[in-house]
Amino acid sequence: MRYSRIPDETIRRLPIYLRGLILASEQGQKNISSTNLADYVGIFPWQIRKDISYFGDFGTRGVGYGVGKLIKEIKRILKLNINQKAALVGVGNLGMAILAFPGFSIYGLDVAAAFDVNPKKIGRKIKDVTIENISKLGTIKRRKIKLAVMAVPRKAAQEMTDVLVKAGVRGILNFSPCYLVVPRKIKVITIDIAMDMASLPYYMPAN
Amino acid sequence: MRYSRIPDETIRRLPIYLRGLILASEQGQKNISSTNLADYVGIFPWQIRKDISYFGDFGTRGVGYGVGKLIKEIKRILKLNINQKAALVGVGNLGMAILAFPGFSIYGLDVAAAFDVNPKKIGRKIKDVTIENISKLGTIKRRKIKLAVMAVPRKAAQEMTDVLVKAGVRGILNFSPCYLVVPRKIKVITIDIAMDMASLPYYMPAN
DNA sequence: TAGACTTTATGTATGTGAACACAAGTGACA
DNA sequence: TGTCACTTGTGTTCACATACATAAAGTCTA
Repeated sequence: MRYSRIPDETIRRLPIYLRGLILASEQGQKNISSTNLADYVGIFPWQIRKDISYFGDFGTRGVGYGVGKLIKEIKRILKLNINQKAALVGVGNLGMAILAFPGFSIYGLDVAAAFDVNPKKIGRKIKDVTIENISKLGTIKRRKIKLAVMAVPRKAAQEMTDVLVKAGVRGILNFSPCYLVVPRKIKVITIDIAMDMASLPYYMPAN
Repeated sequence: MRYSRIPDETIRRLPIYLRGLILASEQGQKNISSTNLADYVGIFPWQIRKDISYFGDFGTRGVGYGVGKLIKEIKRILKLNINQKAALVGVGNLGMAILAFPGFSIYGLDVAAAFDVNPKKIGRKIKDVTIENISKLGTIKRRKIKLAVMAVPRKAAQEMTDVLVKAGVRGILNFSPCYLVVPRKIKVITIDIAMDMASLPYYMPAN
């Protein structure tokens, strides 16, 4: 059956499934049942099945899902089958960690450029990426970079965002602790480390 | 009116409001209306009002909310009025960035200890925190540390989690790209940077 | 091939949260 | 003191997401 609308929550979970599937694949698993995948990802089996069924009948009754096939399908759905290039803006402590982080590749993501204001940093090379002057941000358009990671101080965040949008970026992963105003078509995901942590104490029992 | 149950989504948004309120406060604002706060946080005014009203009548009709008062109330609700100490496990690139990050204090959070396996790192001091041998993790119990930030490689994550739980930790902010199994009473928030980024391309219009 | 067992796919019921509309309270000012 | 503009607090409606139950389809063994 085909559904008319895909729930946002389903899209949010797809990368989680992908992560679990890749893990299973690394362990040599060829097939995986929803119950088995549930152990990897901490999501109930019926939820997994429902989510996957929105996009087609990828499983085999009595057997489960083909790990390789499902990875391929989810990547296609998330548009990760083609390599997606991203620009890093702000190479401070966090930016440096992001540049050094090896985990992007399994999602077909590639931090292909990095920008900073600090003249001392410009020219330095980290993992095949040379840090460029932030005034060159406009060049990402012709380099076909449509994703950006923002790791700049809060006061510079909105300004840099405007520059990125003008340079044709379509999606921004924002580590600055603030809300960013962007045109409706641009997708922003904000990760505020301290803020995320701030909700933990509420859930901790009294004593 | 008092409500029997507070929606999880409301709790998730409280730190966002807090962030916006502190920003408004820094700019010298004494009172703020829900519409005004909405501009700071990107959440609709009625949602803000509803969320706040779950906890009491903190606003004044015709005027808005007292910025200072609301900050105080939200901190109390989130148990951030008392200083919360956290332990960092894993001082790699990301861990280092977290240690250097100044943004925890506004939430009353304090990264008070750091642990690593690498002997070369042990003893180094970063911002008042001396990196300790990971074998000393058990000491956090008597140091009254109930929060942890995990920034270790995936393969070590579950093992370290078990150690943390045994050491009495109640909440974990996990940066390792995997699902962690913990007792029901322990709250885990996982931030998988690459995974979060992986959902961006889906939302980007074709070209 | 029959029958027991496994696992997916999906219609439906239930639960939860967002959006809305508006009554009621407040302040400013003529 | 009366009126008007403003803003909160909240009951209600609507939309969305989860949980469940089960039919359908496959595997395995004798």
